[in-house]
Amino acid sequence: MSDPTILIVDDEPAIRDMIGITLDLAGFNSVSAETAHQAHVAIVDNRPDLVLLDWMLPGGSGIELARRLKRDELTSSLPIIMLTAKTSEDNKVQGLDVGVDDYVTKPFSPRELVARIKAVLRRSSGNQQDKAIRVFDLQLDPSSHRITIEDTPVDMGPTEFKLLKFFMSHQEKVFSRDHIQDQVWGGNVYLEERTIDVHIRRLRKALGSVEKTSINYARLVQTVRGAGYRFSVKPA
Amino acid sequence: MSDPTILIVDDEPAIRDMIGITLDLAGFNSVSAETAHQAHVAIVDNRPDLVLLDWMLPGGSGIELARRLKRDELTSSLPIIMLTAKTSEDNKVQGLDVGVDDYVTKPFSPRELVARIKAVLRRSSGNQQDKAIRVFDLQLDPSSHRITIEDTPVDMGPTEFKLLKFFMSHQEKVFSRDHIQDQVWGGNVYLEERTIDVHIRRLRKALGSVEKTSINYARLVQTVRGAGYRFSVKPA
DNA sequence: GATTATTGTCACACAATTGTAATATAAGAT
DNA sequence: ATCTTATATTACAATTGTGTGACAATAATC
Repeated sequence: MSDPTILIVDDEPAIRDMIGITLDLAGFNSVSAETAHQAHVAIVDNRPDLVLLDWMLPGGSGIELARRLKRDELTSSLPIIMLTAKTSEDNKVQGLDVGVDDYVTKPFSPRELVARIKAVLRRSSGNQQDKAIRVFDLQLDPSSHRITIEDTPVDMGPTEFKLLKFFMSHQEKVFSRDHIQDQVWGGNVYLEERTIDVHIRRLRKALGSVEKTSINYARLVQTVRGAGYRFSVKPA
Repeated sequence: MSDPTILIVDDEPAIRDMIGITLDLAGFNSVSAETAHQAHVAIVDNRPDLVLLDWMLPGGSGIELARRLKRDELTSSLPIIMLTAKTSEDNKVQGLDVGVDDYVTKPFSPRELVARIKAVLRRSSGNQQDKAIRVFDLQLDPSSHRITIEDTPVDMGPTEFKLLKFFMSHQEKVFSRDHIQDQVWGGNVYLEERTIDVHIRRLRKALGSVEKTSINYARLVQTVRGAGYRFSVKPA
């Protein structure tokens, strides 16, 4: 895996820079955002592996952002470390409520910050990132980056892999082409809408390429006319 | 999905135009209104995805409009971004009270405006907390975009889906054809009145297509002669 | 550096959906 | 009963949305 990307959300440029340098030295990539909204956009665009979030963003929106991220299914597994100047127990309690993964109280040492980041990343990657997802005899194993149907390897391109991974971890839900683009390609690239269709086709083709299975796995990728696509075990 | 439509509400033509051009370049459709009243009409007619609302409309009606929109059930989920010249905290507090989704303080850069719009749109479309609506064994699930009767999928077109969704979330109320057209099609399209009837028919047909149910779900869509249609669990 | 795989886009084929008009049926009014 | 008006139903042509194969450009691999 390439270096993890950390999103720094803080309204003070000095702190952003300082943390950015620290992370850089520790071998992370970093992007930063100044406001909760910038952060939200950056998350969609850059798909960071972890968010460092200042508690005290102007307007109290730091905690609000955390809450929103944890509530939304699509971002709920994105680890968040809160940066807080106060050591008050109140904050911690409130934050744990929201579901953030850890705290670092300012001032902090670079070493401590990096250690906590690594700890959280270790925890979260061990938890779900690498766990294989299975639907009937279709299995997607992120750690070995493999798709198998009844133990027969299925060949597909990287994009189709990501697409299938996204679908398999968000079953029974329709996603518009825009949404799929956000999730699979990232929000900052421009794609013709029909491009999604083509990749859907390639994915279906790959899933259907395994012969003599009781189930036609291509059927699981369903078209919802006028709305987008859906991965579902139930018939269309 | 087609481009989102943004409604610009501002009394200054120059600002309306400037924003309009910006949005156009960013791939949005835009319509504009000069007064709160025009805005209200435009909302019904164009069903915009987001409203850019000037705080300082003549007569202080900007904030008033926001309040009204957020209070009315039919428009309460329509995202609103306030445009305000003042950065005073008072405004923000008052506005958050009303429930607007974000603020942009003039002067603002086109980039910022577009970024905020996208962020809000993503938030509002991503956080589809829409719960499934259920009536006996008829279930409409917005997130999976599925209709089922006793777990059997019911097939229908997008328009019928929208129609049923509207009905199911507004049960026991008669709606005139005009009203239905406003809600399901949006007010600016011209339809023959009989067209509604045809879609009602298609909806009934779809609901009735599932065999051997104890209830005939087509019966829930009731004709109220001289008035319109009604979705009701009580017999007609 | 050559070869191969993957990617995004286009053009066209195909299918579902849509709105309307024409006609049939039902419900009130006289 | 008959007339009048409102709604139901059917069929159809136009529109819109999706599927598919081919292609050139780019990236990955050897």
